[in-house]
Amino acid sequence: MSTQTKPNKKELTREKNQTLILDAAEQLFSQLGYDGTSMSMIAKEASVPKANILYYFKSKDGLYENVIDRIIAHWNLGLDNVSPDDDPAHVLYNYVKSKVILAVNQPLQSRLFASEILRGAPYLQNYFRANTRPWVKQKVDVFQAWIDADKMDNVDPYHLLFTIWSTTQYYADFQAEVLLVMNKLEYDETDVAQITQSIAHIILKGIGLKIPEQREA
Amino acid sequence: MSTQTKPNKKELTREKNQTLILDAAEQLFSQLGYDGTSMSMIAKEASVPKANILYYFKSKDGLYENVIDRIIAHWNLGLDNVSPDDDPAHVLYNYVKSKVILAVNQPLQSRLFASEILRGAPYLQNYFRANTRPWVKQKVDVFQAWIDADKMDNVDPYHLLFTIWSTTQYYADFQAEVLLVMNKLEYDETDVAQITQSIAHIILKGIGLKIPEQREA
DNA sequence: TTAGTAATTGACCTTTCGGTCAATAAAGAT
DNA sequence: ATCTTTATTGACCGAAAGGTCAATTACTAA
Repeated sequence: MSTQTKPNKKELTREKNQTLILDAAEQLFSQLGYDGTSMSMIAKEASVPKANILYYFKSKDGLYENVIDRIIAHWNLGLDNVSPDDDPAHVLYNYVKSKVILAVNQPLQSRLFASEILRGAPYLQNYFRANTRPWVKQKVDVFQAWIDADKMDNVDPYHLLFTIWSTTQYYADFQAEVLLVMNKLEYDETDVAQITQSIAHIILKGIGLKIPEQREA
Repeated sequence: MSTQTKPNKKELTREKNQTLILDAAEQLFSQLGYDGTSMSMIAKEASVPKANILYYFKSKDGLYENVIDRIIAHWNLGLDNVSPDDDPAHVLYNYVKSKVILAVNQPLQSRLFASEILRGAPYLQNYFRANTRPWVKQKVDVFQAWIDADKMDNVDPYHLLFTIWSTTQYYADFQAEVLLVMNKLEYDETDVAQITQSIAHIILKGIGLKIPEQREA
């Protein structure tokens, strides 16, 4: 919106190239981590001279931050517009389901975040403080309202949220282990339903809720 | 046992130095990852010339493999000697509890494994195939026996195991996120009990079990 | 005492890293 | 047409990476 006044040729090619670079960087950082990825690898993957990357993004750090920022922008944490009046079973079931779908279908971004947090979240600290923490606080308050209204068991809302995050993201971040243990090459169509069903069963029943009727997709 | 016949001075100093190096390497690899750790950093941390490390361990890869092997050797997966005759509630409660204690008190090794699996488990594949997979198979069979005997709900045993692993390890691998979200600097004494309680409540109740009476520690 | 083996380490090698720079090309404004 | 600004890129830089090597030291077995 700031540069909407000039849809020049320059602007267009610049954004095209930046997108090209960011796509390549996202893929490589996700697979190999920050330290495991070099600027020349990104350049080669994006079919762009290395110096051009340094022209658009001032450093490797800058590029990495841009990659993370872009993912965050696309990434809706879900569970929005949830209120104490809602039915916890439906809300949580849908949340689990959407997280499992995300984990199975788009594991790269989840893994990028995971490796970032593993190293102490150097680039995500500020984001967590400014965004995630208040977001979590709000959901936790709703959970607590449900508990107070006897809609569900008295389970610490923070740990309930961590339980949902951990169980669902596990299938993205630790995909290699899951597949090795289950002796599979990749997830198949039935896995999403099977995983969702198992997790939802344990968690919902585990906090005193009933699993909602499932409508055909 | 092969060189037990010669407890020379040489042997002693060799093992002492190897341990020194492995300790330093384990710590650094855990914190910074494989690519983020350099041989000279390890040398400095172990107070040993870099060339000496290359003398004992032929390459960085070799050292890394030795670090992983040593952790695996120390690492008992727990849940051993479990049989269909056991009480699932007690067995699983104790398993969750021991995993939480491990996650909170010794997160470094957990994180080393996590970052290894994140990258596709290049060094752990063989281990998983040879050890973890059969280990899992055995536990899964016991879980299934419990299900068949109506001792617990019919939840896919693999996903039940993944649920236990993910929820407990989360507090080690994603410690940075947990602490940031909860606005803490570190885990305190009450956290282990609180985490154990929350996870055990959800999972045990979630598969139709009762939480065992808790005896004072 | 001495011959032989294992351990130690400073110096050095090649490669690759992130990053700079100057020269050139392309585009927009006048 | 010309001037100014922005993009593009090959060549290059110092630092640090993993690893080698040869010379020296420490130890053991005869």
